[in-house]
Amino acid sequence: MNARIKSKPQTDSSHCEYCMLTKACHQQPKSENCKHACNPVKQQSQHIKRHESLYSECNAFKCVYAVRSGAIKTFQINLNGQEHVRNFYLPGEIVGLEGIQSGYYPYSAIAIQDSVVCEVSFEELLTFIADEPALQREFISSLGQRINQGNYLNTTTAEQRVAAFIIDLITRLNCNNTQLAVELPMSRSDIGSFLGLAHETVSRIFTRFQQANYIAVKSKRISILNIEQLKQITQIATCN
Amino acid sequence: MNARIKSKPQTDSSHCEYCMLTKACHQQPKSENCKHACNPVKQQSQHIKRHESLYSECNAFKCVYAVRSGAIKTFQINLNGQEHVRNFYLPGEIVGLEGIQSGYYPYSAIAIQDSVVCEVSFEELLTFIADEPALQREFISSLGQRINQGNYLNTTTAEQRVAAFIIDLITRLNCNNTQLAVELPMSRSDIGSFLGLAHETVSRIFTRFQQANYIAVKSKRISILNIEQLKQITQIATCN
DNA sequence: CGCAACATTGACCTCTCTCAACTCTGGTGG
DNA sequence: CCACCAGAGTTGAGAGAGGTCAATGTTGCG
Repeated sequence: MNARIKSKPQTDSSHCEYCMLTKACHQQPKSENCKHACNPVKQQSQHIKRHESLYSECNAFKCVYAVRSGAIKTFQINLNGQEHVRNFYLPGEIVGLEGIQSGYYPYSAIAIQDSVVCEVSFEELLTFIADEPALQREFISSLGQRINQGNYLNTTTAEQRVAAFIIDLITRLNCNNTQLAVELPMSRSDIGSFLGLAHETVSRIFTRFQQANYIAVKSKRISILNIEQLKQITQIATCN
Repeated sequence: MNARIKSKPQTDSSHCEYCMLTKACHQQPKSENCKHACNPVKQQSQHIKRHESLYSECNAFKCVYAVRSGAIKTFQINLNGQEHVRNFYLPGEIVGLEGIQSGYYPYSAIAIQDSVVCEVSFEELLTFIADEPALQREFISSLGQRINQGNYLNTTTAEQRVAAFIIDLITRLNCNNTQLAVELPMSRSDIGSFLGLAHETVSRIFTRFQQANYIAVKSKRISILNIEQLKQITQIATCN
């Protein structure tokens, strides 16, 4: 049940603008330095149907995947056979970086919506950026961002985690857009598993936030009505 | 109450072996590429007393700090004025990388034991490794490691989190050593704050694990007696 | 020696999980 | 087009895990 990726030409470049690899993608390769005549980052993008796998836990780490549209989740199967969601990846983000250090993917990755991704060989990416300090810096900066991701998971209460999750997700899905409404790509169960909560708790807190007029929810559609109040609940102070 | 770092010569190079910057530290600078005649990584190490600060939340990000001995914690003060511990840094690890992306430190860092650290200008580090693909790769790999750190924080039960924390800490404090006993550098309150638990809960679970003969605890001294059982509790499956 | 910080333990209460019933939604086939 | 079904989501009731508060013990430092 492993990666079964269909390659189709894809011209939609929405979200490429916010992709961490966008500069590398548009860089002309220097033939002297790069083994390949072509830019290894600028790949034909691939269409993945919902529930299809990108890679599986314990597979050798070879590629990272830039999400162009749709959404990917990573997860582990724990000793009880239950799925434990580790992260979500949205358009403009890169899946697979968790494998850099160990040389294998510690989690499995599957599409939770029909998605389009660009597969990039990690070795070729490193070689390609080695002689380009600007690209190096860009890549290191994007790794730096990942270090801080999900830093709200060690909060005490379920409300704190759900509030922080909503803000995080809306921010990431809107890429600098100020609009405060999105279509959630994942189920309540996925959210619960990611946050360490029962899916019923997620549902109840959504209802509670809605009754308090902090958010509006209709199935997967969610909009923030009172972001200040949500931030208050997360308790997280930000630098001016 | 900011960084007040005393510079004293320091010759103890214990743990340098496991430092992520060790190769960069011992690299001869190429005068043509490096503005500075000297290696910016190979700094005089600095002594920091317990409770002294390395940097504060919202300060401009300029340096990272390699911990040579002792221990550092990072934390935020939340909207209620309570301290929220974000991470611990042990000998061989690097503090400050959380600031890469935003350009400021999102958390404050203080020593929780008398410590010795090497302060490294991040700009100079990047310049220094730019022409050394091997060092680049080393640094990127160490960032990759950080991405996976603390991935046990989104577990449901307190026992899972505490068990995973104990295993994580003993692994990191022993650097490849097989010995299963260490001196905890942080208080029960710090552990609780880091794991999203009350310090009483941490204490109770330590007692419970001790009664079950999984660990032995005497104040800060902790040893693992039954690591298989602890791993079982964490529920985390590892790739053979 | 005495104080302050840290740690442990108990009692009680609240939050969240579990289990179960029910509703809603979208997809499939007749 | 509608009926049916499976998966997703909501809601309620009861139980258990973990938080809070308080008392007491322990450790280390001036």
